[in-house]
Amino acid sequence: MASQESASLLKRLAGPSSGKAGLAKDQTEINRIIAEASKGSKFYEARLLNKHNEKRKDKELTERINKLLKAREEALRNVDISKIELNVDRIVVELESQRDLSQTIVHVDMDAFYANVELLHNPDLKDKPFAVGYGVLTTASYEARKYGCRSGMASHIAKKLCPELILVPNNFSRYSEMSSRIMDIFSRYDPNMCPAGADEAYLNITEYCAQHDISPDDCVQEMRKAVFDDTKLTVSAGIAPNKVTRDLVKLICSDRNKPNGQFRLEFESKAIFEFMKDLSIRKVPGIGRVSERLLDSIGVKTCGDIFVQRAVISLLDKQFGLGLRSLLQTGLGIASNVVAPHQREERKSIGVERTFHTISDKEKLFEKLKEISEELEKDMSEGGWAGSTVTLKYKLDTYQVFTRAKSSTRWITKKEDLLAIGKELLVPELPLSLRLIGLRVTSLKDLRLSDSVGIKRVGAFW
DNA sequence: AGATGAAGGACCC
DNA sequence: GGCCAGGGTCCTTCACGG
Repeated sequence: MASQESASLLKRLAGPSSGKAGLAKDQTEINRIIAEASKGSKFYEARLLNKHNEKRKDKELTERINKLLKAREEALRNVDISKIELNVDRIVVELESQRDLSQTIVHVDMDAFYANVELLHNPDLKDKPFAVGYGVLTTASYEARKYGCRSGMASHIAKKLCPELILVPNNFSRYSEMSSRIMDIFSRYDPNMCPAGADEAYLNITEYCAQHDISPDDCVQEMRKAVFDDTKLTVSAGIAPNKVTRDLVKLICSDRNKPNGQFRLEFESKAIFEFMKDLSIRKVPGIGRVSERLLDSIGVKTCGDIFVQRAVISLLDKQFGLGLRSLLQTGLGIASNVVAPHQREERKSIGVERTFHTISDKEKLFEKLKEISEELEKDMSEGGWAGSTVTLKYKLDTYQVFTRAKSSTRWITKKEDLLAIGKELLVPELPLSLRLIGLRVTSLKDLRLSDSVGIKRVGAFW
């Protein structure tokens, strides 16, 4: 039991960068270097000091799993499994009958976007291992990926993996400028296209293909060429009857990490199911480390396992937050095929946060808060937003994060107000040694809208 | 009893 | 040389005024 516990704690400490596929360097070698480099880092030390918290979280998860297993045992007693499976199968039939294969949905994803934009500005970087970002990598060039460097990885660890790694600072204005150029091109193929971040988008090209009497494959080929001709940036794409995640696109169309390609999923239930079957459950959007372990505990590792364990999932439906139907849809590869642009009124919050070298001095912390208030005021006025709740976020030098919020009856827009409320929230907490401060405003009001109440729309992915 | 606010987390790009 | 970001969304749990 004790060793099991520590194994799971290790897994937690290993962080998100483990378990991904490697390339030129052997993965076990990469893991070794990462583990070794992590040991010396402040982050790791802080987490060790912070073991209490880590252990607590880990224990809670373990408890949740034990509870789940117990509930399963309980539920499985005196129950006719095949009968339950039959019930689930009825749902499957129903879901299957509702499957809509009439739309052609494309997921486009710029290849190593930030890195390639930087490359355009500095051709010297060509064929060199480089990465964008400082503290953590935002993107790694393909050359750098061969050494195991990935986005989200701490830069000092990346340096260990690849000592020649060149680090380039983020140039967000560059990326967003390039992004809108690319999105404009996508819009020609679907005016209702939905951007998903700066470097990817969902499109419904059904109309376009019909009007231009062109096959989806050719259409996407043409679109990718249009982007390349205009920007010299390459884009990968996945074509399916409904939305498919970037992970899937990468997985299928790219033989692992080969960019600049496209792939069309066979528009046929059986083929889609075959494809989903061996896919790790972790690739499903919304399933992160925690849910992965929860599912793993009842024997669900792949999307196909959802069906193997359908009786148990059905019995435990409530306890587990993930919902039987949506899991079945996942397993069947059924997702939404509605592509619509984001609505302004869907915006829920706006915030700014900054990391810095640890500060304990009160006045210096106020100074940071002031800078953040100014940035936030700028973002809010540019976006045309006011808000009534202000949330202060701070991270200790031990990496523990806290938030403190205050709602007001007025609409906040000005930096003076932001600063005042920020201070008000921060002062009772002092003294503190902080490495991050942030402010976020919620309960927004759209200043560009007269004062109508927007119609809410739901944008479920699956 | 159900809303609502606050705090903490999981997840995503 | 740099030493684990910063923009979000959504969900759960707890407490409490009217």
